[in-house]
Amino acid sequence: MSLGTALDRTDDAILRLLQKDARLSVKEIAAAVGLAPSSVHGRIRQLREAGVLRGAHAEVDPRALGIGLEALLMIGLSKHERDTVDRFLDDAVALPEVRAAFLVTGRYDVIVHVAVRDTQQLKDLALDHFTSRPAVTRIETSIIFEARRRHALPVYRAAG
Amino acid sequence: MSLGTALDRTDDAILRLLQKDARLSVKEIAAAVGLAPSSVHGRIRQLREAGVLRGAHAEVDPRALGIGLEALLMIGLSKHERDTVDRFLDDAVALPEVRAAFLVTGRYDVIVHVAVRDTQQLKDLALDHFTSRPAVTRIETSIIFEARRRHALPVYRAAG
DNA sequence: CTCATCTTCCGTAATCCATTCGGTGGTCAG
DNA sequence: CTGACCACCGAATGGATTACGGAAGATGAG
Repeated sequence: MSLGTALDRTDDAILRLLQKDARLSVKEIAAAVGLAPSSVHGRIRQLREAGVLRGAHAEVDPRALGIGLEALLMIGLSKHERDTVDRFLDDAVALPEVRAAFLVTGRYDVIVHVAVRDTQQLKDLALDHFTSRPAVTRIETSIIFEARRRHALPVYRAAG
Repeated sequence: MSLGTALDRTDDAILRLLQKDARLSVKEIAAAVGLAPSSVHGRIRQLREAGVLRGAHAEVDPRALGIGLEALLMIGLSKHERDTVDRFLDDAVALPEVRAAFLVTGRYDVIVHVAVRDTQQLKDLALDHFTSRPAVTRIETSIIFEARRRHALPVYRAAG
Protein backbone atom coordinates (compact mmCIF):
# COMPACT_ATOMS: atom_id res chain seq x y z
CA MET A 1 0.00 0.00 0.00
CA SER A 2 2.66 2.46 0.96
CA LEU A 3 4.94 4.05 -1.56
CA GLY A 4 8.19 2.44 -2.49
CA THR A 5 10.56 4.96 -0.99
CA ALA A 6 10.28 6.45 2.43
CA LEU A 7 10.75 10.16 2.88
CA ASP A 8 13.72 11.45 4.81
CA ARG A 9 14.09 14.79 6.53
CA THR A 10 15.37 16.46 3.40
CA ASP A 11 12.31 15.36 1.45
CA ASP A 12 10.12 16.69 4.23
CA ALA A 13 11.88 20.02 4.07
CA ILE A 14 11.53 20.22 0.29
CA LEU A 15 7.84 19.40 0.50
CA ARG A 16 7.31 21.93 3.24
CA LEU A 17 8.98 24.66 1.22
CA LEU A 18 7.07 23.85 -1.96
CA GLN A 19 3.76 23.81 -0.13
CA LYS A 20 4.48 27.28 1.16
CA ASP A 21 5.67 28.57 -2.22
CA ALA A 22 5.60 26.39 -5.30
CA ARG A 23 7.45 29.01 -7.31
CA LEU A 24 10.68 28.58 -5.37
CA SER A 25 13.57 27.80 -7.69
CA VAL A 26 15.56 24.62 -7.35
CA LYS A 27 18.52 26.78 -6.50
CA GLU A 28 16.72 28.45 -3.62
CA ILE A 29 15.50 25.15 -2.24
CA ALA A 30 18.98 23.71 -2.56
CA ALA A 31 20.39 26.55 -0.52
CA ALA A 32 17.70 26.08 2.12
CA VAL A 33 18.21 22.36 2.56
CA GLY A 34 21.99 22.34 2.12
CA LEU A 35 22.27 20.29 -1.05
CA ALA A 36 23.38 20.93 -4.61
CA PRO A 37 20.71 22.06 -7.07
CA SER A 38 21.11 18.91 -9.12
CA SER A 39 20.50 16.74 -6.07
CA VAL A 40 17.41 18.66 -5.13
CA HIS A 41 16.20 18.39 -8.67
CA GLY A 42 16.59 14.63 -8.57
CA ARG A 43 14.64 14.40 -5.36
CA ILE A 44 11.82 16.56 -6.66
CA ARG A 45 11.62 14.44 -9.79
CA GLN A 46 11.41 11.28 -7.68
CA LEU A 47 8.74 12.81 -5.47
CA ARG A 48 6.74 13.68 -8.56
CA GLU A 49 7.12 10.22 -10.06
CA ALA A 50 6.14 8.58 -6.78
CA GLY A 51 2.94 10.62 -6.69
CA VAL A 52 3.88 12.42 -3.50
CA LEU A 53 4.08 15.77 -5.28
CA ARG A 54 0.83 16.04 -7.18
CA GLY A 55 1.11 19.44 -8.77
CA ALA A 56 0.81 23.08 -7.88
CA HIS A 57 -2.02 25.56 -7.92
CA ALA A 58 -1.95 29.33 -8.01
CA GLU A 59 -3.81 31.19 -5.29
CA VAL A 60 -6.06 33.99 -6.49
CA ASP A 61 -7.75 36.75 -4.51
CA PRO A 62 -11.44 35.82 -4.51
CA ARG A 63 -12.57 39.43 -4.36
CA ALA A 64 -10.74 40.23 -7.56
CA LEU A 65 -12.96 37.67 -9.28
CA GLY A 66 -16.16 39.20 -7.94
CA ILE A 67 -16.60 36.60 -5.21
CA GLY A 68 -18.25 38.47 -2.37
CA LEU A 69 -19.52 35.58 -0.31
CA GLU A 70 -18.45 32.08 0.65
CA ALA A 71 -20.52 29.59 2.54
CA LEU A 72 -20.66 26.05 3.84
CA LEU A 73 -23.76 24.08 2.92
CA MET A 74 -24.39 21.30 5.42
CA ILE A 75 -26.54 18.71 3.80
CA GLY A 76 -28.42 15.64 4.95
CA LEU A 77 -29.22 12.87 2.48
CA SER A 78 -32.08 10.41 2.60
CA LYS A 79 -30.27 7.58 0.84
CA HIS A 80 -26.77 6.55 1.75
CA GLU A 81 -26.06 4.08 -1.01
CA ARG A 82 -22.78 4.41 -2.79
CA ASP A 83 -24.29 5.33 -6.14
CA THR A 84 -26.44 8.07 -4.71
CA VAL A 85 -23.62 9.56 -2.71
CA ASP A 86 -21.02 9.35 -5.47
CA ARG A 87 -23.40 10.90 -7.93
CA PHE A 88 -24.21 13.68 -5.50
CA LEU A 89 -20.56 14.51 -4.95
CA ASP A 90 -19.80 14.35 -8.66
CA ASP A 91 -22.62 16.72 -9.49
CA ALA A 92 -21.71 19.07 -6.67
CA VAL A 93 -18.08 19.46 -7.63
CA ALA A 94 -19.08 19.92 -11.25
CA LEU A 95 -20.77 23.18 -10.33
CA PRO A 96 -18.36 26.08 -10.84
CA GLU A 97 -19.44 27.71 -7.58
CA VAL A 98 -18.31 24.69 -5.57
CA ARG A 99 -14.80 24.83 -4.14
CA ALA A 100 -14.93 21.56 -2.23
CA ALA A 101 -17.32 18.81 -1.21
CA PHE A 102 -16.81 16.52 1.78
CA LEU A 103 -18.55 13.27 2.56
CA VAL A 104 -18.63 13.10 6.34
CA THR A 105 -19.94 11.32 9.40
CA GLY A 106 -22.10 13.01 11.99
CA ARG A 107 -25.18 15.16 11.95
CA TYR A 108 -24.81 15.86 8.22
CA ASP A 109 -23.76 13.72 5.30
CA VAL A 110 -22.14 16.17 2.92
CA ILE A 111 -20.56 19.55 3.45
CA VAL A 112 -20.12 21.75 0.41
CA HIS A 113 -17.95 24.85 0.30
CA VAL A 114 -19.22 27.37 -2.23
CA ALA A 115 -18.01 30.74 -3.54
CA VAL A 116 -20.61 33.10 -4.96
CA ARG A 117 -21.14 36.74 -5.81
CA ASP A 118 -23.75 37.59 -3.19
CA THR A 119 -26.61 36.28 -1.10
CA GLN A 120 -28.91 36.34 -4.09
CA GLN A 121 -26.71 33.92 -5.99
CA LEU A 122 -26.32 31.80 -2.87
CA LYS A 123 -30.09 31.48 -2.60
CA ASP A 124 -30.41 30.51 -6.27
CA LEU A 125 -27.60 27.99 -6.02
CA ALA A 126 -29.03 26.35 -2.92
CA LEU A 127 -32.59 26.18 -4.22
CA ASP A 128 -31.80 25.18 -7.79
CA HIS A 129 -29.05 22.64 -7.23
CA PHE A 130 -29.37 21.31 -3.69
CA THR A 131 -32.76 21.77 -2.01
CA SER A 132 -34.52 20.59 -5.15
CA ARG A 133 -32.69 17.27 -5.22
CA PRO A 134 -34.77 14.32 -4.08
CA ALA A 135 -31.92 12.78 -2.08
CA VAL A 136 -31.53 15.93 0.01
CA THR A 137 -33.53 15.89 3.23
CA ARG A 138 -32.29 19.18 4.66
CA ILE A 139 -29.73 21.92 4.25
CA GLU A 140 -28.23 24.31 6.74
CA THR A 141 -26.30 27.24 5.36
CA SER A 142 -23.35 28.71 7.20
CA ILE A 143 -21.94 31.91 5.79
CA ILE A 144 -18.18 32.24 6.13
CA PHE A 145 -17.13 35.47 7.80
CA GLU A 146 -13.45 34.65 7.87
CA ALA A 147 -11.25 31.84 6.61
CA ARG A 148 -7.70 31.03 7.61
CA ARG A 149 -5.62 28.43 5.92
CA ARG A 150 -2.40 26.56 6.41
CA HIS A 151 -0.92 25.38 3.17
CA ALA A 152 1.64 22.98 4.60
CA LEU A 153 0.38 19.63 5.81
CA PRO A 154 1.82 18.07 8.96
CA VAL A 155 4.29 15.24 8.53
CA TYR A 156 3.90 12.05 10.54
CA ARG A 157 6.97 10.04 9.77
CA ALA A 158 6.39 6.35 9.16
CA ALA A 159 9.20 5.10 11.36
CA GLY A 160 8.27 7.42 14.20
CA MET B 1 -12.04 49.32 -2.61
CA SER B 2 -11.71 47.50 -5.87
CA LEU B 3 -8.40 47.04 -7.61
CA GLY B 4 -7.15 49.58 -10.06
CA THR B 5 -7.37 47.52 -13.20
CA ALA B 6 -10.29 45.38 -14.23
CA LEU B 7 -9.66 41.90 -15.53
CA ASP B 8 -10.46 41.05 -19.12
CA ARG B 9 -11.12 37.65 -20.62
CA THR B 10 -7.45 37.01 -21.23
CA ASP B 11 -6.64 37.64 -17.59
CA ASP B 12 -9.43 35.28 -16.61
CA ALA B 13 -8.01 32.61 -18.86
CA ILE B 14 -4.50 33.05 -17.47
CA LEU B 15 -5.78 32.84 -13.91
CA ARG B 16 -7.85 29.79 -14.70
CA LEU B 17 -4.86 28.01 -16.22
CA LEU B 18 -2.55 28.90 -13.34
CA GLN B 19 -5.07 27.74 -10.78
CA LYS B 20 -5.22 24.38 -12.49
CA ASP B 21 -1.45 24.11 -12.87
CA ALA B 22 0.87 26.74 -11.48
CA ARG B 23 3.87 25.11 -13.13
CA LEU B 24 2.73 26.00 -16.62
CA SER B 25 5.39 27.92 -18.50
CA VAL B 26 4.74 31.38 -19.86
CA LYS B 27 5.22 29.95 -23.31
CA GLU B 28 2.50 27.34 -22.81
CA ILE B 29 0.08 29.89 -21.40
CA ALA B 30 0.84 32.22 -24.29
CA ALA B 31 -0.02 29.49 -26.77
CA ALA B 32 -3.26 28.73 -24.92
CA VAL B 33 -4.51 32.31 -24.78
CA GLY B 34 -3.20 33.38 -28.19
CA LEU B 35 -0.70 36.02 -27.12
CA ALA B 36 3.06 36.39 -27.30
CA PRO B 37 5.02 35.10 -24.30
CA SER B 38 6.23 38.59 -23.49
CA SER B 39 2.68 39.89 -23.34
CA VAL B 40 1.58 37.08 -21.09
CA HIS B 41 4.56 37.72 -18.90
CA GLY B 42 3.59 41.35 -18.53
CA ARG B 43 0.05 40.44 -17.57
CA ILE B 44 1.18 37.91 -15.01
CA ARG B 45 3.52 40.46 -13.48
CA GLN B 46 0.72 43.00 -13.26
CA LEU B 47 -1.62 40.45 -11.72
CA ARG B 48 1.01 39.69 -9.11
CA GLU B 49 1.66 43.34 -8.35
CA ALA B 50 -2.07 44.04 -8.08
CA GLY B 51 -2.41 41.26 -5.52
CA VAL B 52 -4.73 39.20 -7.68
CA LEU B 53 -2.19 36.41 -7.99
CA ARG B 54 -1.14 35.69 -4.44
CA GLY B 55 1.28 32.85 -4.90
CA ALA B 56 1.32 29.15 -5.58
CA HIS B 57 1.28 26.09 -3.40
CA ALA B 58 2.34 22.55 -4.15
CA GLU B 59 -0.19 19.79 -3.56
CA VAL B 60 1.11 16.81 -1.63
CA ASP B 61 -0.45 13.38 -1.16
CA PRO B 62 -1.60 13.33 2.49
CA ARG B 63 -1.10 9.60 2.81
CA ALA B 64 2.56 9.92 1.87
CA LEU B 65 2.95 12.11 4.96
CA GLY B 66 1.31 9.59 7.27
CA ILE B 67 -2.02 11.41 7.36
CA GLY B 68 -4.60 8.69 7.72
CA LEU B 69 -7.58 10.74 8.84
CA GLU B 70 -9.10 14.13 8.22
CA ALA B 71 -12.02 15.61 10.08
CA LEU B 72 -14.17 18.69 10.48
CA LEU B 73 -14.56 19.95 14.04
CA MET B 74 -17.75 21.95 14.41
CA ILE B 75 -17.41 24.18 17.39
CA GLY B 76 -19.71 26.38 19.39
CA LEU B 77 -18.30 29.28 21.39
CA SER B 78 -19.74 30.87 24.50
CA LYS B 79 -18.37 34.34 23.85
CA HIS B 80 -18.63 36.01 20.50
CA GLU B 81 -16.49 39.08 21.12
CA ARG B 82 -13.93 39.94 18.51
CA ASP B 83 -10.93 39.33 20.75
CA THR B 84 -12.10 35.91 21.82
CA VAL B 85 -12.91 34.82 18.31
CA ASP B 86 -9.75 36.19 16.74
CA ARG B 87 -7.64 34.58 19.41
CA PHE B 88 -9.40 31.29 18.92
CA LEU B 89 -8.81 31.33 15.17
CA ASP B 90 -5.19 32.36 15.59
CA ASP B 91 -4.52 29.57 18.02
CA ALA B 92 -6.34 27.02 15.91
CA VAL B 93 -4.46 27.76 12.72
CA ALA B 94 -1.20 27.76 14.63
CA LEU B 95 -1.63 24.06 15.32
CA PRO B 96 0.16 22.02 12.67
CA GLU B 97 -2.74 19.58 12.42
CA VAL B 98 -5.11 22.34 11.33
CA ARG B 99 -5.56 22.85 7.59
CA ALA B 100 -8.20 25.54 7.76
CA ALA B 101 -10.44 27.35 10.22
CA PHE B 102 -13.69 29.07 9.29
CA LEU B 103 -15.67 31.58 11.31
CA VAL B 104 -19.27 31.00 10.30
CA THR B 105 -22.91 31.77 10.96
CA GLY B 106 -25.45 29.13 11.91
CA ARG B 107 -25.59 26.32 14.40
CA TYR B 108 -21.83 26.47 15.01
CA ASP B 109 -19.39 29.32 15.28
CA VAL B 110 -16.15 27.86 14.01
CA ILE B 111 -15.41 24.94 11.74
CA VAL B 112 -11.90 23.55 11.80
CA HIS B 113 -10.49 21.17 9.22
CA VAL B 114 -7.78 18.94 10.69
CA ALA B 115 -5.41 16.31 9.30
CA VAL B 116 -4.12 13.69 11.71
CA ARG B 117 -2.52 10.28 11.77
CA ASP B 118 -5.39 8.31 13.25
CA THR B 119 -8.38 8.43 15.59
CA GLN B 120 -6.11 8.36 18.61
CA GLN B 121 -4.43 11.56 17.57
CA LEU B 122 -7.79 13.08 16.67
CA LYS B 123 -9.03 12.39 20.17
CA ASP B 124 -5.93 13.91 21.75
CA LEU B 125 -6.11 16.97 19.53
CA ALA B 126 -9.79 17.57 20.25
CA LEU B 127 -9.49 17.08 23.99
CA ASP B 128 -6.20 18.92 24.50
CA HIS B 129 -6.70 21.90 22.26
CA PHE B 130 -10.42 22.40 21.76
CA THR B 131 -12.71 20.81 24.34
CA SER B 132 -10.50 22.08 27.13
CA ARG B 133 -10.83 25.70 26.08
CA PRO B 134 -13.15 27.76 28.27
CA ALA B 135 -14.74 29.55 25.30
CA VAL B 136 -15.78 26.27 23.71
CA THR B 137 -19.30 25.18 24.63
CA ARG B 138 -19.52 22.12 22.43
CA ILE B 139 -17.80 20.22 19.62
CA GLU B 140 -19.17 17.88 17.04
CA THR B 141 -16.66 15.83 15.09
CA SER B 142 -17.29 14.83 11.50
CA ILE B 143 -14.82 12.42 9.99
CA ILE B 144 -14.14 13.00 6.31
CA PHE B 145 -14.65 9.88 4.21
CA GLU B 146 -14.01 11.57 0.92
CA ALA B 147 -13.00 15.02 -0.23
CA ARG B 148 -13.28 16.50 -3.69
CA ARG B 149 -11.84 19.81 -4.65
CA ARG B 150 -12.01 22.30 -7.46
CA HIS B 151 -8.89 24.41 -7.65
CA ALA B 152 -10.22 27.07 -10.01
CA LEU B 153 -12.51 29.71 -8.56
CA PRO B 154 -15.48 30.96 -10.53
CA VAL B 155 -15.21 34.38 -12.16
CA TYR B 156 -17.99 36.91 -11.78
CA ARG B 157 -17.05 39.75 -14.03
CA ALA B 158 -17.60 43.21 -12.63
CA ALA B 159 -19.36 44.63 -15.70
CA GLY B 160 -21.80 41.77 -15.99
C1' DC C 1 -10.50 65.29 -39.83
C1' DT C 2 -6.03 65.39 -37.42
C1' DC C 3 -2.98 65.25 -33.92
C1' DA C 4 -1.45 63.72 -29.40
C1' DT C 5 -1.53 60.33 -26.02
C1' DC C 6 -2.16 56.09 -23.88
C1' DT C 7 -2.47 51.25 -23.95
C1' DT C 8 -1.40 46.81 -25.54
C1' DC C 9 1.15 43.92 -28.01
C1' DC C 10 5.19 41.99 -30.39
C1' DG C 11 10.19 40.69 -31.61
C1' DT C 12 14.70 40.49 -29.97
C1' DA C 13 18.45 39.93 -26.99
C1' DA C 14 20.61 38.90 -22.61
C1' DT C 15 20.40 36.63 -18.49
C1' DC C 16 19.15 33.08 -15.58
C1' DC C 17 17.60 28.59 -14.57
C1' DA C 18 16.31 23.75 -15.09
C1' DT C 19 17.98 19.55 -16.53
C1' DT C 20 21.21 16.05 -17.92
C1' DC C 21 25.50 13.55 -17.56
C1' DG C 22 29.77 11.74 -16.00
C1' DG C 23 32.53 11.31 -12.03
C1' DT C 24 33.49 10.74 -6.89
C1' DG C 25 33.18 9.29 -2.20
C1' DG C 26 30.87 6.44 1.27
C1' DT C 27 28.59 2.21 2.71
C1' DC C 28 27.62 -2.52 2.91
C1' DA C 29 27.88 -7.54 1.58
C1' DG C 30 30.53 -11.08 0.32
C1' DC D 1 40.07 -6.41 0.07
C1' DT D 2 36.81 -5.91 -3.70
C1' DG D 3 32.86 -5.01 -6.06
C1' DA D 4 28.22 -3.07 -6.41
C1' DC D 5 25.20 0.40 -5.13
C1' DC D 6 23.58 4.85 -3.75
C1' DA D 7 23.53 9.69 -3.08
C1' DC D 8 25.68 13.70 -4.10
C1' DC D 9 28.33 17.09 -6.70
C1' DG D 10 30.07 20.16 -10.66
C1' DA D 11 30.02 21.43 -15.24
C1' DA D 12 27.69 22.03 -19.71
C1' DT D 13 23.70 22.96 -22.54
C1' DG D 14 19.33 23.71 -23.99
C1' DG D 15 15.44 26.31 -22.91
C1' DA D 16 12.87 29.60 -20.43
C1' DT D 17 12.19 34.01 -18.11
C1' DT D 18 12.67 38.69 -18.26
C1' DA D 19 13.72 43.55 -19.86
C1' DC D 20 13.59 46.80 -23.63
C1' DG D 21 12.34 49.50 -27.76
C1' DG D 22 9.21 50.12 -31.20
C1' DA D 23 4.74 49.44 -33.89
C1' DA D 24 -0.27 49.35 -34.15
C1' DG D 25 -4.77 50.52 -32.55
C1' DA D 26 -7.98 53.12 -29.52
C1' DT D 27 -9.48 57.43 -27.41
C1' DG D 28 -10.45 62.26 -26.91
C1' DA D 29 -9.65 67.24 -27.75
C1' DG D 30 -9.43 70.80 -30.90
